[in-house]
Amino acid sequence: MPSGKRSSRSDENEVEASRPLDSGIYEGLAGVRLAMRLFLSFSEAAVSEAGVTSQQYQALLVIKVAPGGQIMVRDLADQMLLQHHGAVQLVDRLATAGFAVRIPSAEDKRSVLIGLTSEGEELVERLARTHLKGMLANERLLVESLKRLRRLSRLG
Amino acid sequence: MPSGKRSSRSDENEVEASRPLDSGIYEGLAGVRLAMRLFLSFSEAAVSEAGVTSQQYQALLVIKVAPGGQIMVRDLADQMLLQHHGAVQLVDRLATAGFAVRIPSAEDKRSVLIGLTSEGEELVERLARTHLKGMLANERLLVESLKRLRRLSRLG
DNA sequence: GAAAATATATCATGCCATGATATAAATAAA
DNA sequence: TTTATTTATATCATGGCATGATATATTTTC
Repeated sequence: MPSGKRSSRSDENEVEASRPLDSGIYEGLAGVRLAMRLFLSFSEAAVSEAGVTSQQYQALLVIKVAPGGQIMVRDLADQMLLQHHGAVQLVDRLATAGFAVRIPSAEDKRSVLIGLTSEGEELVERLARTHLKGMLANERLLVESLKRLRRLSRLG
Repeated sequence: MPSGKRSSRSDENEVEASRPLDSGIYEGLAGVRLAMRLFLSFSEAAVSEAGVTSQQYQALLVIKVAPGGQIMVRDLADQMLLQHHGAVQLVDRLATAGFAVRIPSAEDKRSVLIGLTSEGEELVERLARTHLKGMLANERLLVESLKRLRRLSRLG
């Protein structure tokens, strides 16, 4: 891990295009991604054991948190940074699995509200319960790798 | 965002199975995932513009960082938390795209070393350069959501 | 030399995510 | 009111991602 302050009076937060990158940058960038995967790995294991994927679990969480426990496909997509049709398919799979249901909206006949079935409710609660501690086990590493990245960016 | 300290003399770090979960937990769990997606979203955009996916870029980073700039499929898989055959396919796609090459190992005839082509080298350097600042823009949010999760876990 | 472990690879399968496109309903404009 | 636009949902085709099951060749161990 080479460090050593540079003479750099230059831009501070700028990465110069000419100078070769500090090799620590590559390690930092790779490290953050690894840390994120590690952070999520506990979750993925727990979740897949329960028969859903990470994305599906996140969708269940978003639905659970939505006001009234129901959410439009459009809003689900927004809150998961998906395209609408990505969310459609996600809901398809959740509905097929019996964790979510489509409820046609009365007010706006275009809209469909997504809600949790009792199985969905039960699942998301059970998973949330067992999740916290397991995920936090790798949280420190993630925070550290983020800090490291920030430090590297200051070096330019 | 309900908070309000509980009377909890109980376990501190334990989530009781009986009491309904603080609804903030669901929001915290959903929030971390959203923050991670946001954190990566800059990267995904930059990367896909360059014609590779997030995973492929990460693989390029891992190869770049490996001693000698070469890595065995097995080790690539380990460092990306993949199965070997997942890594095989990833390398297939990188090789097809012209960013990586397979080099049969001389010592161990079972092994194949993966290296970057000059296009791969050029790509990973260019991406790394433009990445840091963009990703760090959402870093604060991610760290905050992690802290929040930790706080919630202490509430039990 | 036989058995076990290691390294890579292929096949089939299913989820994830996008682009392109379509349909129906609500809203705005003419 | 008719037309045009926007909004919400959905389908189809495509390709990357990731796993389980399985196969082959090489190395190592006994």
